[in-house]
Parts: sequence; structure tokens; C-alpha cells
Amino acid sequence: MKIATWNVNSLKVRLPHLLDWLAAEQPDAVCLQELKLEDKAFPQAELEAVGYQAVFSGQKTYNGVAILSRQAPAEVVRGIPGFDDEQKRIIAETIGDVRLICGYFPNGQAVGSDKFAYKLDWLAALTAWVKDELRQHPRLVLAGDFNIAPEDRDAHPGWKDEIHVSVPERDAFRALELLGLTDAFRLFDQAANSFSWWDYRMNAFARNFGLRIDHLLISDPLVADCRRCWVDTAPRQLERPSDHAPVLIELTR
DNA sequence: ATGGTCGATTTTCGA
Repeated sequence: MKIATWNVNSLKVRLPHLLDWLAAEQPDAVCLQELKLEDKAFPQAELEAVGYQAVFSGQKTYNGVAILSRQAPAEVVRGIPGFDDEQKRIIAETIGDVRLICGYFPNGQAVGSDKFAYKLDWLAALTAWVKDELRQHPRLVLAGDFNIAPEDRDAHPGWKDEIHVSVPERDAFRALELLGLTDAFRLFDQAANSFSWWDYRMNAFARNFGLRIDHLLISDPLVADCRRCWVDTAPRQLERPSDHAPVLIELTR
């Protein structure tokens, strides 16, 4: 089983890249973030035509998440239960015996800002909910754009003391790991300076000035089954790309 | 050197 996460930064603009990429990689499930479209504009027919069922939670202009899957989705949840939020950032479903949670974590803008406070509140609510989810679903994947680079090696050296790498954000990431989740990427040897996001500005991709902020955290039973985790930089090299690259895991079943 | 680039919507905002 192959599961991916990709912040597409406008599904409308990126649909051709997504369709090409699905054909090339043949993932079993894909978590998408930053759809930036309303549900009525979701390209369901185009995705069904290439063999993917979709569940989605979108809004105009901002945010928006979806999960594509070959298998039929069950137990779909939209938003963090009990956390009142107009921003569409969470969708979850069960495929087979795997619980898949797709999140577009708040950016946070700047350390100490109102949006930063919202980010930390959101992370606390997410963590409490995922703890419950893990009790009910031992085989669980939490995937998405976390907007957190968990360690110094996950940020290019010029990115210091800023949003995405602050102590409170990294502590929140650790709190998710302490629930019994593992950063699948770090189960394996990886090249130095492996990132998943590069700013559109200042030629950041060509200079590999990036951050690793897109993650798949997996529960212990899935750690035993995980054979590979990698960033696919190919779509980031295309014309008019998303600023994020997809990240994938391959499970033995 | 306080810029730069995208995407959706405007007379900027969020990333």
C-alpha cells in the first residue's frame, strides 16, 4: 500500500499535475491540502475517471483538504470534533484497517502573532483528538502539511528563529510523537538537506533553500510494515508547480 | 537590500 501527502496550493491550478502524478505513481491513497476551492468546484468526476474516490472539505480561497483513495472510504470525519473552526483543515477516513487523518496545519505567520496562538490552540485540540483516534484505530496515519520543521536538519541553515522551527511548535510536534506516532521519513537513511517545501521567491528551489514540513506520522503497527518513505521532487520541477512536493510511504500491506 | 513569487481576489492578503 502506498500513501502520499501533497499540498497542491490550488487544486484548480494543479489538477493537471495531480492527474499526471497519480498515473505515474499509482498511490493507493493521497492526502491533499490547500485546495483553495469550494466543494461544488471539487473535480470529483475527473478523479473518479482515473480510479479515485474522493472525500473533501473545502472553502472559498483558503485552506481545504481532501483524501483520494482506490478503496471506498468509511467513517469520514471533517474537522476536529469539538473544536469550533471555520477553517477547513482536517478530514479523516478509514480504508480497510487503516485510519488516515489528513491535516493542513495552520501556518502561524510569525512567532507571537494571533495566528501563532491559533496554531498552538489548534495543535493542542488535534493532539487530544488523535489520542482518542489511536485508541480506536491502532493502524493510523497522520499526514499533511504540518507547517513545522521538527529538527534543525529539516530547515536550510538560513532559516533560524522563525515560524515553523520555534520551540513551542517543535514541542507540539513532539507531543504528537509521544502519543505513539513516528515520523516515517526518519525510519530510513535520507540525503542531507531533504526538504518538502521551497518558497517561490528568491530561486529557493534551485538553491535547495527549503523546509521539511510535510510529514507522515505512523503508529507502531505501521512502523513494522513501513518499507520506504521519500519526497518526490519531480512535480516541484515542473512549470507552474506547487511550492510543496509530495511525500510518500510504502507499506507491505 | 525589508525585496522577492504565487493564487485568489482586489484595490491586498495569506503563504
